[in-house]
Amino acid sequence: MGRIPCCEKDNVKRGQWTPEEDNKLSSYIAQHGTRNWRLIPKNAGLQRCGKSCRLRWTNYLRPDLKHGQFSDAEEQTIVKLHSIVGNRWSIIAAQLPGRTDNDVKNHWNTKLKKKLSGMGIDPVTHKPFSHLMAEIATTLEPPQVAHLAEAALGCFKDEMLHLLTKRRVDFQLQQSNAAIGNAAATYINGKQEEHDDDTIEKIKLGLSRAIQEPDVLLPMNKLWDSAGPTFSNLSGNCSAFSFPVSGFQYEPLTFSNERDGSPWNQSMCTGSTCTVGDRQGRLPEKEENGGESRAGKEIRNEPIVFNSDSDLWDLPSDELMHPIV
DNA sequence: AATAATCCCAACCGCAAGCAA
DNA sequence: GTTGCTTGCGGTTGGGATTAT
Repeated sequence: MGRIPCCEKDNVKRGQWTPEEDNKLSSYIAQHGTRNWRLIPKNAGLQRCGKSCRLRWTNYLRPDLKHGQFSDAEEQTIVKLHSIVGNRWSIIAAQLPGRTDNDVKNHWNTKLKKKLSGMGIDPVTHKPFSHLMAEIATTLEPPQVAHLAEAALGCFKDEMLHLLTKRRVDFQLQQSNAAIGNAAATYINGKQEEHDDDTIEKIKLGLSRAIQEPDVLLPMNKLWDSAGPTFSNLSGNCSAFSFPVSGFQYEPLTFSNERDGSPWNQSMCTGSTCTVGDRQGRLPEKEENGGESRAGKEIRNEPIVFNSDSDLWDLPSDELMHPIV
């Protein structure tokens, strides 16, 4: 009954690929193409399973791949798209020529998430931590606030711990940006360092007050006043603030299906980390499908609908490799 | 210099979609 | 409509490289 496994586990090699294996795979694909991955390792004389070959090719060997560092423009694109589609790496990667979903995912997890956290922005909702705290504090009765704030902090704990325990967050500018000498560069190179410790202390204070004195705590954006950038329009739905760091304007986007402005309807916390949608990172389903519908099924094939009339979405459509609207 | 801690990324795993028989 | 195979995707992990102590 069960499916035949994609490969005989006993006879396949695993782990790092050797240059010889790379050569075999590349030359075979150059000659025969990538049809039927199951047969490729056998025909190419590789003791690998087809899946492993496919991954090696798509993530590393493909000649059109870029292997260098991500540029500021690429990072900006990732952040913007992530604020809309969440962890749908293939969609994001499709807008970045030469980058794979694995590249994008790794870069997000290792760099961009921390970068946003370091800027005081929740990488899941793309809203400032302070705003999320403010929403919690202002929408609930005081007795409930402390508990919910604590829960929120649990969701953010990885990012916050990183922020609070790091002596400094790496905001190094690329040399090109340093040459531009814009306001962000000034802030990052100069004030950032001298305010790091001060800022961390203020955040610590604010967070402890969030729990202990929920009704007097917010808005916490005051914390940022002395540290350089300030969030604007925090009293509204937080849809507009600009935060120039490391050469990119951070302009958070909203989900087109955002209903009530609550961060909770677009992020779900699972344990110590938050994901958008379900645990697989898929967007929440619009309605029950009944029975065993797989969460991603409809979602994956639906065209992604952006707020085309929203000024939040400012990636010119002609810059998109595969316009999604 | 040695060791520990952390970072980073390639590779793996398992689920789900699409398709053909 | 069902079954089984291939492909695509996102989450997770292992281990080498780098940094801190």
